[in-house]
This record gives sequence, C-alpha cells and structure tokens, in this order.
Amino acid sequence: MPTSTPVTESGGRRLRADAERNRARVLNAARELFAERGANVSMDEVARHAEVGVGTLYRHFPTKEAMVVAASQQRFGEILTYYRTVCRESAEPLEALQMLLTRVGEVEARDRGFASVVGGTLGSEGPPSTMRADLEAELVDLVGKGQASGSIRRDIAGADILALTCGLTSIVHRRSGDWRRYIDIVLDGLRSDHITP
Amino acid sequence: MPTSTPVTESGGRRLRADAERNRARVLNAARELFAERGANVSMDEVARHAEVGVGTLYRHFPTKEAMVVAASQQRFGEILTYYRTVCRESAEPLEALQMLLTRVGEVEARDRGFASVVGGTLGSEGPPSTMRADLEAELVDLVGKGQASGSIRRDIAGADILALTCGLTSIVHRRSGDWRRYIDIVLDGLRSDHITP
DNA sequence: GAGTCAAACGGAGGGAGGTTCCGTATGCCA
DNA sequence: TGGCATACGGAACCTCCCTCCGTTTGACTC
Repeated sequence: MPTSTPVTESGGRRLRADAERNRARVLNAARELFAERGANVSMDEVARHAEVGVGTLYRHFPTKEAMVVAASQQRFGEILTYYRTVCRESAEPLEALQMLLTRVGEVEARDRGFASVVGGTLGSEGPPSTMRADLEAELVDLVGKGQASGSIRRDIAGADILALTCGLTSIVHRRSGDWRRYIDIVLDGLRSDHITP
Repeated sequence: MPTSTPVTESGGRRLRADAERNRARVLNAARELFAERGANVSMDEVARHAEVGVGTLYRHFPTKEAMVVAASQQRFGEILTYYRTVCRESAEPLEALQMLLTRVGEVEARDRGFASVVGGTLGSEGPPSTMRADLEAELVDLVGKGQASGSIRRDIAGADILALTCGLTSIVHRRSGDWRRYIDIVLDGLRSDHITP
C-alpha cells in the first residue's frame, strides 16, 4: 500500500499532481522489474513499463542506482518493522537475530533488486544510509543485551552483524545451496559458550 | 614469473611468436589494472596499457569477463599451492582452514579483480571451474578429516566452505571493518564442541 | 633470400545502455 | 482565463563491449 500522504521532493516542496502520479507509477514499475530480474533491467524498459518517458525517470531519481535503492526502501522498512516486533516478543537476542537474518534471506531470495542493494553490488556502499543507521542502532542494542546476559561473545559490535548480513546476502544472491544453514553456523559462532578464555 | 613453456591456444595449437608476446603483455596489463581498480576498467584502457589494439584483446579472450578471470587465475593457483603446503604441515583442519581463509582475504584485499571473480560479481558463477573443482576437492577432504577427528560439526560439506568463502569475499570487497574477525566467528560456528545434540 | 599463406594485428564502427537537453504540454494560482 | 513554474517525452550523446575486415607479419618451403 503506497503512502497517501502528499509526496514531496527531497527539497520538501510539494509535487504537482501529475508528478506525484508518475512518481508512483515509476516506483511500482521499478519495484516489479527489479524484484524479478535484479538491477539488470534497462531504464528504457522501466520507462516503458511505467508508461512514461525516460526523462521522467531522471526527473524523479538522479541515477539508476538511486532508483534501485528507492525501489527497495519499502522492503527495508518492512524488515525493520518485523524485526522490532520480534524483539518486543522474543526475549532471547540470538533467537531474534536468527529470525531477522532468516527474514532478510527470504526477502532477498524473492527480490533480487533488494539483494543487490543490501549486498552493495550496485557501485556504492550498501543499504540506504538512514535505514542502515536505524537497523544498526537496533542491532547495537540487541548485541549489548546478549552480551549482558552472557549469550553473545564479547568481541562483537552491532556493526558486525551488518557486515555478516552482507556476507549472507552474497550467498543468497548467488543461490548457492541452502543459505539457512549458514545462518545457524554464524549464530553458533556468535555464542559465547564455547570460547576458551 | 611468467611461464617460459610455449604458450598454446585452448585448442592446443602453438601460438605465433608475436601472438605469444602480445598475450603476455595483455595479461600483465589486465592483472595490474584489474588488481588496482577491479573490473571497472574499460577494454580500451587495457589495450592502451598493453600497447595493443582492442581487437587483439578479443583474439586472446572471448569476452571481458573471460579476461578478468584469466587475469586472476594466477592468484587462484598461488592460493591453492599455499593451501596444500599448509595442509601438509598442519595437522589441525580448522587451523588450516583459518590460514586458507585469511590468505584468501589478504589476496582479495590487495587485488580487487580477484575479489570480483571469487565473489562472482562478474555475471556468471564464481571462480574458474577447474580451479574451483580442485579447491573443492581439497576442502571435501579436509572437512572429512575434521569430522572424523570430531573437531568439525557433522552437517557441513566441502562445498559449504566455498559458499562461506564467497560471503567472506563480499565483506572484504566492501572493506567493512576488520574481516579477520569474521573468519574467527565462522570457524567457531563450524566447531562441533558446542552443539547440543 | 624470396615467395606463400595462415595467423595475427589495429582500430573504425555497430549496438546497447545510462544520462542529458530542450521544445512542448500541463497543473496551479491569481 | 492568463501566466508561469513545473513536468513531460524522447531524440541525441557518451561510454562501453564487441565485431569485422583490410593490412601486416611470422613461419615454413624452395
């Protein structure tokens, strides 16, 4: 369900009605095509699918990369929401982490564009920065809790979980085997109960 | 040190002297440029750097991707050799694995083209197939030994190590933090001594 | 050495994809 | 309804990868 609040440009100015409509069409087309085939879809094709000219694409997004990122932002938000729910319901940090990573993998397996963005196959450096910061904050919190309760080893930081997520992403993205098992392996590696001091 | 044995085409036919010379120049240029800047170097640039026409590039390598792979094959061979030495000298499978992964990370950190190939950022599916098969065979052997001696958990196959290596690669490639620590985490996850049966 | 010919070379040009530019259309506000 | 900033479309441009073909050159024979 797309936002019904008035869409604004990054400048904060309000969009003209046709511009708002077109922006939505473009985002929908982008989400659909990128999810199915990854970033390997031409701008012409997105434009055609959205029934819009290429120029309009560039009116709304500075580059193709920005468009792919914008198209996956929704997924990112969904995952963050899910994760917060899990945290509220589950007491055990490692369990919450497992559910998060599994969800990320599932979404990535279904949405190749999202996987590209998370994995950063697209030139720059990973997930959209605000989203990344939000998730990292949550993870810092979680890791802290796990360390306090003694379940997570001490030499880990919240940011490490993000890096490990990127690693998982590349495995999911390349469809090598059953990625769920790798989550278990990494989680076992994060436990503190088998470290010899 | 380049091979001094007569270079032959994949067909097995012997190359003409100028062709052999040019092939070496191209490979050297490719190795240098790709190591430094990843696969993000144009064929024109490689040709200019090798003082050769673009056509010559395509006489020796069918596609750019094939060239990047060929340029990183040497590195792959070095790593395999190193790994075999380690295996001969070290009795402990997990230790050998740690040394292998560390070496892979070090080479990737220094050679972005190699990292692209291992990570498979390049379209198709990972390391050159013969090299991949050789390494996988070694890993199957190693994992078997570790499982027999009880140090490695039972639900792991040799191929899993390759997948995990791809994950590590994407972390190294993106320069996120200190990748060496992630090796320790994964290796701890591979141990059998903390699994509750 | 000179002749012959397959092998190899160079680089212009085809084609695809991302991005820009600008003349035209259109929503918005007075 | 008129004026104008905003937005649109798509041709054109640039950069890449790759192909094609006329020219050059090494290798082998006589």
